[in-house]
Amino acid sequence: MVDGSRPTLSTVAQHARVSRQTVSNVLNSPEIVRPATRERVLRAIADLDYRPNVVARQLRTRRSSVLGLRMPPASDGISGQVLDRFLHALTGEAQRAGLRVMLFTAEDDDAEIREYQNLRATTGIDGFVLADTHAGDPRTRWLAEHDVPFVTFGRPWDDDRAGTDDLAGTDDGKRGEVDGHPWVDIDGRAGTRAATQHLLDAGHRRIAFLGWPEGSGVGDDRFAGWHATLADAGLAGDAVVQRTPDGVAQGVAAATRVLARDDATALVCVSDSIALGALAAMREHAASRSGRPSVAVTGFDDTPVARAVDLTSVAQPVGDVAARAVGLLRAQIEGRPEIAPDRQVLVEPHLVVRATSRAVR
Amino acid sequence: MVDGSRPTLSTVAQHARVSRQTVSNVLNSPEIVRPATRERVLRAIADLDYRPNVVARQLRTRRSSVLGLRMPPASDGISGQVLDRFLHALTGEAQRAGLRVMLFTAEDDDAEIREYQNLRATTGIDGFVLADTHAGDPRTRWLAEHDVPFVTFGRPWDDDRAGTDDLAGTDDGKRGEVDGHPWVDIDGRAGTRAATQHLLDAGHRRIAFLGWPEGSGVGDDRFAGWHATLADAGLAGDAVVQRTPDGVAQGVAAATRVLARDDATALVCVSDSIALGALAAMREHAASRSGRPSVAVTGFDDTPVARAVDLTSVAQPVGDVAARAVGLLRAQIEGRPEIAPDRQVLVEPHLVVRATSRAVR
DNA sequence: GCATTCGACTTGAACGATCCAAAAACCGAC
DNA sequence: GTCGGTTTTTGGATCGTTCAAGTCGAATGC
Repeated sequence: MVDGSRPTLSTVAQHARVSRQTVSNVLNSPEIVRPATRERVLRAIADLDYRPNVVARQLRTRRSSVLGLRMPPASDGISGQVLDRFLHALTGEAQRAGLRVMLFTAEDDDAEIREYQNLRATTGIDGFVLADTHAGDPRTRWLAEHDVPFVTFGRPWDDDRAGTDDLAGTDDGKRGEVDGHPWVDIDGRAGTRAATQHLLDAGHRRIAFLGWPEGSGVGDDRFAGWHATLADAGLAGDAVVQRTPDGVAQGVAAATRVLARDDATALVCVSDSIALGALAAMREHAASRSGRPSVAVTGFDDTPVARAVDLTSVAQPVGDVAARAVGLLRAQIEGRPEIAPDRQVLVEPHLVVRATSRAVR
Repeated sequence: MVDGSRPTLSTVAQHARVSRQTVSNVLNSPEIVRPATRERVLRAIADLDYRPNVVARQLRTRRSSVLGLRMPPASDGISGQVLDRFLHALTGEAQRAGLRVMLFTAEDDDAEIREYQNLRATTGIDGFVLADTHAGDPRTRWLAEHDVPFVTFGRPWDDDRAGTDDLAGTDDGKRGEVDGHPWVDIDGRAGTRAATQHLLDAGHRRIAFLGWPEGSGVGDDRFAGWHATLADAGLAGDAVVQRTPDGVAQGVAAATRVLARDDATALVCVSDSIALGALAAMREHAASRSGRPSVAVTGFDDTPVARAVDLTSVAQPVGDVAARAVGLLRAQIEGRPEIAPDRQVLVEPHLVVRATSRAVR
């Protein structure tokens, strides 16, 4: 330790009066070495503060125990925050499983695929986590074709599914390749269902939806939860929907349109950004027509903004998602499918009730 | 490429009818190899799509070209967002410089130091980026003592400085070790100075400050900028300060106290969280005493929340910070101090003017 | 003309682990 | 005491690169 150079397997072997291989066995398959010898080796390891050089190991075994993750290009939006929380959780879960997370960037999908090749060829990265899949994603196809272990945070929104109005929709993932690739996702439908049900339970009957334009898998999924819940309650007939791209300003405009019609007592929003806009619109509306009871609002993602403005929102359990993603990757990397129970996992979000949906009516 | 196993130096050497070492030279010091030979080797490299195995290289050279960064434990707050933006920028800048960023987690400072040892001993990480230094930080001392390259995002807030009320304060960093360690930081004083000056220019004369409790280096720095600017304008005498821990609710309370005294037309806030609280308090206040002109507010960090609620805020140029951090690390890793002009860099933030400070008076 | 220097390239030996095959030690059984 | 058979241990080869030393021929110096 003090002499500058770190001890190696041979150092430990000498010290314990055994061979290199025996030391290696103690570390990698302790059960095949006699207890007395094992003890002696372990003591030597402790005495010398030996740590295996993972670089040398990697060179020989061709396993790096490193996962790659692309940093999505500076997501201005509020919702990019979800990815950051996911990254936190992923780092922790990976470390617990003896894996590391390495970051990289890429301009677009093709550049990202080139970077996959690069990272595999040069650093021997074991697998990848994709956190922002979209319809017809070329990356998942490439990874599957080249037998690279990977998991996506997000279902494969196949072209044949996105854009259709299948409100009922089945829950078993569509199969892109044989049996589909492993993924973990959050059940957006269940999230908006919980929000809508919460509002119904609070007595609301005219519950509008502020969503994104049709065609985005995530948006359609969240829409479906709201719609199905109202349908179950027999209220689907006069349900109001406003669609707009994501953003606070867009949320203001969409909410204003709904409020102008004066036929909603609650708003289920597809994102916190839009919900934030809705809150601002409501303040405007209340200012111009004082005396009206306020309208309940729910958001989606439970970002810090939601906590800050006391907005009821659907929280994504990114910790669970990260844990399952790591599990799925380990199963592939170690070639043991049996340790990953489900190749495709849908995680239930939960509703965090705050002031904006507790409003007096 | 199709035959499964990737080409190695020897493969390329055979193909180009030279030795391994010559190929290696073409890659690492092209100038010492004759142009004709170089061309031949380069063609072979291209033909075979050869990429050097960085793992083997690392084993030999003991250089990994990987930077370590600890993911700070799930920062609930709005301001944790700054670190995430920094991480984005850092990944990009590092990649541009041929470096990679690897993440890890640790419970506390001691665990982090253990992880430094671990990462150095096992994976041979070249250097570290610390993004959340505090007074009397044991980590910087350990890293310096063990000759590990590192850079901090944040000045060393030495104990002898923090907690004092040196409003004038010198700008050259205090020296912890010999000559101090390399750091990059954002000039919080200049940030609040810009905000305060902006408000002065708009005609405000009674400008209060909502800050954190004394003793935090960052908070005191930002306070100093506001105070100095008012002093320069001869307005320091009746300047109002309210101090509170960070948080939206705390901001509401602090702002309410200021508004109750009715002697401020503008609020400079130490963070976006507190500014957000101030905006909420103002709405309350305006509702109870309608007719009063609104109070201007500025925040700090220019988080997505600020953009969302149209809050004037001081933007931290994390891109610049990341670029300089990478430069400082490269200089240390490659042992060439000359390529890093300044070991300690203070980056100027800039004010983003939005609606909350443009309010009619 | 011979020794010296220099440039361009080659060769063998590391780096520190694991894989592999074979030797050694151990064991009870004949 | 020797013999199979098993368990442990051993030494050499290997992963793909760079380092250090060495070869070879041409150019330089006197």
